[in-house]
Amino acid sequence: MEMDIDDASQLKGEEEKEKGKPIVVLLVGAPASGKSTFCESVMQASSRPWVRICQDTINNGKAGTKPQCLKSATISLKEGKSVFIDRCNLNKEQRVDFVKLGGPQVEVHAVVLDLPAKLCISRIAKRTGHEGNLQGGKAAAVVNRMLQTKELPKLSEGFSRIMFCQGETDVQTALNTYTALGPSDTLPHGCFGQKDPNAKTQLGIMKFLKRPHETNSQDSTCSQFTDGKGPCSKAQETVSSLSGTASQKIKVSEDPAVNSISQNDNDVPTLAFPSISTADFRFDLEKASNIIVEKVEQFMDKLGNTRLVLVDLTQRSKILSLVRAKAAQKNMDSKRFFTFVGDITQLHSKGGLHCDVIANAANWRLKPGGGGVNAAIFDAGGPALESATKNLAKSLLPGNALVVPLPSTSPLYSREKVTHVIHVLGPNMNPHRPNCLDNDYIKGCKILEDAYSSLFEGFLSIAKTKVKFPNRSSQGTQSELSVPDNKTEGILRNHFSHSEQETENCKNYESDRSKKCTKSENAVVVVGCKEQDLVSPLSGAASDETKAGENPAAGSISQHDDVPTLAFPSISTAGFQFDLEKASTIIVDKVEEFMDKLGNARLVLVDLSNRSEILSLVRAKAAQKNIDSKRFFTYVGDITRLYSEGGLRCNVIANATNWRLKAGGGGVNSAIFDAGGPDLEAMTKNQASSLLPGEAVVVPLPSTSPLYTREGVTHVIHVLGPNMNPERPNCLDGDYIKGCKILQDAYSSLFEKFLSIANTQVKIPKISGKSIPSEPSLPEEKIKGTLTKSWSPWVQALYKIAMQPEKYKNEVLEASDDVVVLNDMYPKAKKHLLVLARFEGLDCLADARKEHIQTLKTLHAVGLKWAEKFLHEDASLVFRLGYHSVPSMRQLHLHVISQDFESKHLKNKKHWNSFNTDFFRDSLDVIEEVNDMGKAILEDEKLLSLELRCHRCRSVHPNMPRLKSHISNCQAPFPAALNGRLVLVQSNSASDP
DNA sequence: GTTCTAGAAC
DNA sequence: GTTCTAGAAC
Repeated sequence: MEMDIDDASQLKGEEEKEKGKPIVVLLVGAPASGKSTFCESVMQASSRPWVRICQDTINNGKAGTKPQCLKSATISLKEGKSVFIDRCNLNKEQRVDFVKLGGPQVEVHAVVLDLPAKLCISRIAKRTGHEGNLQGGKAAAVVNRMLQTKELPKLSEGFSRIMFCQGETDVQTALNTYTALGPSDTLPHGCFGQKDPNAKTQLGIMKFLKRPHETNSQDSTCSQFTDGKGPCSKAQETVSSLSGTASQKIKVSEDPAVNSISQNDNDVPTLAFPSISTADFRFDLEKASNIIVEKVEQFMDKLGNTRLVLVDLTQRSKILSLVRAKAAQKNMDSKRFFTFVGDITQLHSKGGLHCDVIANAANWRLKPGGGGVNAAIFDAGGPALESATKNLAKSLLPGNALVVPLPSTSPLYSREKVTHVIHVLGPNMNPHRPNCLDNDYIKGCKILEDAYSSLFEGFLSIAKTKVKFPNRSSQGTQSELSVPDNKTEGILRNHFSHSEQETENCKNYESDRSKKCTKSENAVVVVGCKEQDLVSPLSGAASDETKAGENPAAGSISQHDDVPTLAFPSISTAGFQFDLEKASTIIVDKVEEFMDKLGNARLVLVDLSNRSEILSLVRAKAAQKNIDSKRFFTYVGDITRLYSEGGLRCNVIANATNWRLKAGGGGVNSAIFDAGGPDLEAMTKNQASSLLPGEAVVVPLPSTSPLYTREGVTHVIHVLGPNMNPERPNCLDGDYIKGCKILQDAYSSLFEKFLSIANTQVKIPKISGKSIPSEPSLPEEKIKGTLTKSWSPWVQALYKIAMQPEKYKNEVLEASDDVVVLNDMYPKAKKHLLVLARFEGLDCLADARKEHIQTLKTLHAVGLKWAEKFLHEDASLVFRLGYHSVPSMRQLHLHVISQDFESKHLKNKKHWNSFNTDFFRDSLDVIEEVNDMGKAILEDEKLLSLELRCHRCRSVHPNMPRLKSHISNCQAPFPAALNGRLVLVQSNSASDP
């Protein structure tokens, strides 16, 4: 069936007819579904005059009424402005008056932000000060209630156009659509993006997938579809038809969470492909992006409901942005072609994007290795892919593609549900690689075009066979297919050999159109749903669209979370095999029990996988009990990298440990001991040598532990739960009466210990009157003020030590009323100490004034004492004492550093120059300057990027390794400029004759 | 193909 | 402050 529609001429007519018509766009969505953000994003970039009418603020910044909104809208429309109606508009009644704003001169559109409730709730829970003023734990209840009465808008209400957005990708599409809408442009009428069960599918090969029953839950969208003006209306209809009602039902009842890739589309044949030739082969990105977009466009019509996805590893991928921009310009259907940031070998498992075919940017020998995508795909595909490839061809010419069906033994098949890999060889522009085209872009472009053509044709040939022609045997099908070439023919045969199941399913479609089919579709969607059931937006699929849309989700874990937070794994459910159902009940009960005592502290249940069953169970139960999701929530991520990878700051983490409190044994315990380093192990040993089931022990983390420096974790609480695993010691042998008791005890101990930490931690904004006498009162305002904001934990590390050295006994070498001495955590030389001033408010050298002169002198004296101590141990050392002009860490600290600079931590130019240019201010000079001029001379950070010069002979070196190798040998005397500033054992002139 | 840097993210 | 990694330099 042809998809060609002469849209150009139709649009033209439309434009002339409706030039300059203002539009009313009703945003439809729950609180925090992104309505305001949507409007603002469009308005920021649009050339059309827009007015956003927000009921939450229309009344001089306060919430107003519907009539106010209507009035304001009418005025704006008269002025020729288009209008966003930014209120929930969730049911027909709420919308009807706004629809009436429409008329012959005004079109009314709806943009439906039909995002998972969970996402909205988590956004609300995290945000403060939003106009809507719906915050905190009530959010869940409110949103859920609102969504229960949700009625999706229909064209029959009077809208001329409706866009349904059920994921970030959809939102981005809508954003692009409205942003690109110039003052005199118009948009095609009809429904877009809806996963409508009634949508009639009639195009080509897709006819067999037509929904068997028509439930009539929506009216007439489909007929309007066929009247739709744009080409995309048809296309979208086709796409969406695959997974209709089932997903909708689930959406309403189970709120599948964050999901930037519309999961409804995940049954659709999809090709994920890397940009060909632009990495190692160094093809010009601009040209490559043009070719990609053109080729995709050319194939668009033949694709049916299949999808093409350009994949790259990083958000910053230039080729992705170029392609996105160009595709948007061409108004390409972003449902059938989009970009995706992620690992092409883990799209399903990590990204939640199901692609049954992936392309490989191969080399001409079709061999693994070589880095990049090729190495990754061969790695992931395993030997099975290698041999399957070898069986089909030994080499590939530039511009060609080879379709390889994946044996079901390949991990890519089992884990990622990839059925085929298509190797593609593009042109090479890299002189260091074979067959370089030597910048001949005429040839190069031709070859790259051919490469994409071959790739897409190969994919189509697969897609066609996948859209099972149900009532035919595989043999029959084969003979009827137009097979592109011999290779593919062989491949197709292979494909059928491992897809009997699929063929079977197709028969169901054809022969049994009633319940069986529905059921199986439901099942499919449920599975997809679970996998996607991410907890928080943070862990969502790494779709770049997320970013582009300036999506509030990304920040939904609040940045200003100085709140005491305990992250804990589910105890006993992993290695100890405790029943998940029971465990989840206990967790929720215990959390509930402690909720009142928590103050503003938070508890976070953490698990590694999106698919974590315990997380979903706990989430469901916590939601049922309406537990404040601000103070208790679940999180998907590595508990040892919550801050560095997830941006979630947890000052305390729990460890599901073993009774010996020993490292190892896999799972969380191994990970935490690993991450904590030897310090954690040593500290743990100090606290206890073993643990009984149901008990917990608190281990304060030395500031030398990476968990402390990198993650800001101050305490680890080891917890031992009951063991139900017969292969582990002390198995309870299925005795869940005992087991539950112990598990309850374990959580009680855990939470109690956490509370005791939280209560003594300085950070708790103290509830009035309740002071904690033993603590020095730290100026919270100061922390909150100039230096912290949302800075990383390490910035504060020295300050904390200076203020409470007794808490850091393990690392403090010396402490007095005035100073604290400790080893630099990352010494840049054999000996490298820091002498901290214990002077409140002296954050850095810039703060030093006359009144600090005594402090400066004390720092110097103490530094000198330590340098001399070291000189006693090693007379060959030479020391300098001084300050960084602009330090990276808060609290004035004097560096005492030996001039060997022999250290693995000395890694880059900045490190070097911070000690070996004028950026490093010698302590004696500083004292003199402050004394004479009232402050110290500070040098600019520009000095840090100077060339690398030997500090002795002043020779220049091209890079750090060379410099380091040079200084390890350089024996030149120190420059005269350092006279009087070096601390060293006087050369033995005294004993000289 | 590897080494190294610089910039971003944390 | 470190870590990570793309891209430059070699």
